[in-house]
Amino acid sequence: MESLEQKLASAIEKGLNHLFNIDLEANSILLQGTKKDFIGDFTLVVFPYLRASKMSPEKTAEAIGEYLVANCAQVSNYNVVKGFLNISISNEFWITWLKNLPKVADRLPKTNSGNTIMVEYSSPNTNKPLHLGHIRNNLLGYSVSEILKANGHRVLKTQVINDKGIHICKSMLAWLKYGEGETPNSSGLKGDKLVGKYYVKFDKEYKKEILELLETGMSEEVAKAKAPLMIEAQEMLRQWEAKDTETLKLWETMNSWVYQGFDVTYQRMGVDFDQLYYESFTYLYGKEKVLEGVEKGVFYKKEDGSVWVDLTENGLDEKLLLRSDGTSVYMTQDIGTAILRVEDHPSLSQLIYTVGNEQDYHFKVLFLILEKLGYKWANTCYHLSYGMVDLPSGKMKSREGTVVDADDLMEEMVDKAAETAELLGKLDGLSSEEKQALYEQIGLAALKYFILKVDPRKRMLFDPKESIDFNGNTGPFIQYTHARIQAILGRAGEVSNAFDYSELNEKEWALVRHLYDFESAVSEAGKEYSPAIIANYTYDLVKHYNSFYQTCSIFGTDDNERDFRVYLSSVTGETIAYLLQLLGVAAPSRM
RNA sequence: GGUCCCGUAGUUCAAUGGAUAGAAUAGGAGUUUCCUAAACUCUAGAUACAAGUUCGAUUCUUGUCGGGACUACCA
Repeated sequence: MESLEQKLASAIEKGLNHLFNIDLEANSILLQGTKKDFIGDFTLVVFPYLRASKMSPEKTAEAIGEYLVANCAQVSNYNVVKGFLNISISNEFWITWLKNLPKVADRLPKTNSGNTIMVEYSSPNTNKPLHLGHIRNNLLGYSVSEILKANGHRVLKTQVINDKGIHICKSMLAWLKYGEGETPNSSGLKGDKLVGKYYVKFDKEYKKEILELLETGMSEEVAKAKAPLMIEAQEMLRQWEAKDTETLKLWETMNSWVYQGFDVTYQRMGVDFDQLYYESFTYLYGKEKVLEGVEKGVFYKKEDGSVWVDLTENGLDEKLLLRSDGTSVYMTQDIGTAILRVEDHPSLSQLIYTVGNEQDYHFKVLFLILEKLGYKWANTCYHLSYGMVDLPSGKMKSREGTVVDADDLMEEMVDKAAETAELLGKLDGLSSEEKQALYEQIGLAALKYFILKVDPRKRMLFDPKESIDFNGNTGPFIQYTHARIQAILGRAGEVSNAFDYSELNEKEWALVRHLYDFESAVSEAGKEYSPAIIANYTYDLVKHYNSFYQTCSIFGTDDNERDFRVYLSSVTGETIAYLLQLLGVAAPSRM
């Protein structure tokens, strides 16, 4: 079916042709929503047509306006301000449109685009707990996945777990030296926290050793390399790569602690994965592929045996792919993982990497390498590059203890939700389990919305001293509106579209007009990979509803009016719930 | 040094090259006999600077100033 915009655009196209002899494609006509200070539903900027119309902007706009009122049934009126033609759509159209509106999910493309998109997110190292940076990553990855699904794609959520490398060896070594057999069970510490504790311990002892070496007159660079702990850690990595039984056993044990800890965090955050990849496996595959690349002449070997790729033709550097001792680097693993993923899922149409913008260069290199290796799908790979979360003091550094821990932050938000709810005292009559579940939903909503409303590409600031708000442009604000709507629907009993209603007041019109933009908001969010677009659209929708709610009494005396307003509330509530779900935020029916 | 990103109210965030740059919060003033005041209404306050392209620039180009990231045989 043709959309309203398409109808308008083709009417304008005919009008331009009829009036000024302009030959244009209808899809090249740009219609925008009318700004709220002006009257109208859509606005056409007429400046581009002045050359052909040979008239003033005002006259040109009026001529098109007249034409539309006469020739386009949906257009009821128009007004002209300078070069802007504001077009009003008839109440009749809006009410009919609303009456025949399908369920919210049916307004969107069906899941049969044939595209399967793999979205990678999270992908943590296994040597320390998740922090606020991971929260942004996880929420983005999850939400973008949901948004892509809403746009009719199949989505596979994945991550690659960085379970091998010097970082985990550092934790292992420190645990062996100072751990005295501590386990999550013996100490009651969450697994990832326990392993992280020994990572920090390693760093502390390592720094001590460096200081001692510096006092002997050694340079800092040499001291860092010669410190006994570092040498031991590197030796441990070699033993790991040589599949030493003891080392492997410890590695498995400590990783399993970390996974148990991560699971708890993921579950509370509400994110999940369809398939996991482990670096400890994919790096071997990457190595193979790199060696194949050497044979094909895509890469080259230096005299010391190290393998490199020359990207200077592409304006980049030379990049190391295998060390001289034959061990792999980060890039090696990523090459292997990517190829493996496409082999696992031959129908994959796109690979999306949710990774911070500090790795922009890394992904440029990775995609180029895949292209050079001859993989046609390389150009579909997309780096969903997001900005860092900064603290007022600057960047978070795990080793310096300036991180905001993911579990702590979620706990804090839930506590604050509980505190606020107690204060307002609206949840009386609920069991303590029900209350707790609500606090969880509300606290996490505040956190998730706070993160997701910001354009992913931009870096954002988080001040731990100022707790995240529950009023204003926030998650709980949106949830609250949803809950109020549920109360109305409960009281109304049933929702019917059999009302006889013809005149929208200002608030009703603004709400309906905004509801109309739902599809384009979801579609744009998908094209831009941006939950922020969903968040902002939802916020505006809720603002319009609250304004309507405040001014218009729903259970008035007029039956048709009541039925219409209940129906309008129902559509709004359903839309809010759907949008919140795209953000991974719960939509409680009471709060 | 090289490459890339970013500078919008006191603060945190918006604005496919379009109208009078929107919100929120903090500040000031109001709204509960009425469907949940986690709400609503009013008020005050910003495009770092300088040129250029354009009918029109927060948006595109160049330069200056300021902030950040990357530039490892780390991950």
